[in-house]
Amino acid sequence: MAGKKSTNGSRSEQEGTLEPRRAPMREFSRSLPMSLLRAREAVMRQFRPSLRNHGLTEQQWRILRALTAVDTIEVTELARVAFLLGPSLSRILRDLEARDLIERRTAKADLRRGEVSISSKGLKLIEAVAPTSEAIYAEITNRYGARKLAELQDMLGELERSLAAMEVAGEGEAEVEE
Amino acid sequence: MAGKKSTNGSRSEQEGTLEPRRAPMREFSRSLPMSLLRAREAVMRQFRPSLRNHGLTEQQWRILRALTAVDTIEVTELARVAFLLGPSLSRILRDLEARDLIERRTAKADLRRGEVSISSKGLKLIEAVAPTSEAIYAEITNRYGARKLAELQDMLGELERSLAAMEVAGEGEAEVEE
DNA sequence: CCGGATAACTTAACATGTTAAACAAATTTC
DNA sequence: GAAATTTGTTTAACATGTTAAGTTATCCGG
Repeated sequence: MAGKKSTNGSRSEQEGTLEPRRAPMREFSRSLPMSLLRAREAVMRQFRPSLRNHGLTEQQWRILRALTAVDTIEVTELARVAFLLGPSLSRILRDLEARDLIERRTAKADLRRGEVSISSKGLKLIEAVAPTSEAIYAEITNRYGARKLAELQDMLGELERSLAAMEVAGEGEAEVEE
Repeated sequence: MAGKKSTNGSRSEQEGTLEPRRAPMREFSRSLPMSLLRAREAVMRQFRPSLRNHGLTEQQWRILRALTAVDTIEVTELARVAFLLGPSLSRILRDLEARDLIERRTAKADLRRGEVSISSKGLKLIEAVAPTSEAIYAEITNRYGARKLAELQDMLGELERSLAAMEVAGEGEAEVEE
């Protein structure tokens, strides 16, 4: 609400040898990564306030949420399911355990592995948040359309599968040291 | 590739009073936020190695990329375009300036505003990265299909618009103080 | 068995996400 | 026009993302 400045339009002033500043490789704001980022942010913006009211971050919620689906799970598996990197998960588990929202023990068969499960306190928290969370999800579904939402998810899944094969192929560029 | 453990399947052992551990509110891994997160990660995983080879993070690249499209831009506008929060942008600009990849000055009309522009060194860096970046983008487009990609972007855009109206509506929960 | 891989985590270190607070310059009020 | 408010940007503080290094426990070949 502040009258867009000359941020972009006026280019032909009298800047001397100033070329069109190079045509943007791609509208940029319309690139796939940006589209996905903005879409996800638009979605999460809806949930964050509610989670925050319950003292949970998005990632902490993901972990607790994943734990409700299993009896017990190993750290590595949990990282895969909650889509978190090991170091992040490690830190968050430390915190959740300190808050008594989860329980940990080491596997008796393999002392390297850690087994995690949600505590009753954690379950209660989940139950307290779930209603609001579900309501928001329902609202999103209504606004966007259930049909379209399902279609979008299918397309996102296929995008994942399409790229899974690519792997890290664009590396051979500046193999300096190693 | 290690033979999935009993992470989920076996629930009916003899855990006594252990109920079905509650049916997951939603398959979770199939929730919209997770779908968007995984899809975006799948895409970025392709670009990160190349950017890294040039000493750039994803966000630094977004900023330089946005700067090539304009002659000069104010910090707030840049934050909006590059989709970064103020504090993140502030830190990154400090670093990019120290590396002489950008230039800053304060607006003469309003001393609060800062004006940012890319430096020639920054432009050279962009030019060095762009080819690989474009190639990767092209590969993604090929794998997924140009038609489908455009459709996906349209759907993502509409999702954004659908949620823009919702704003922060799910807050009235635990208005403790204030 | 023993010592060199491997594996499963955790720590470290640095960059960004996120919210709140601080600050200074500009705008509005009375 | 000085005080109160608003605006643009930065700092602070804490949580997570990301890559590299540990740590400790298994596995494996000799």
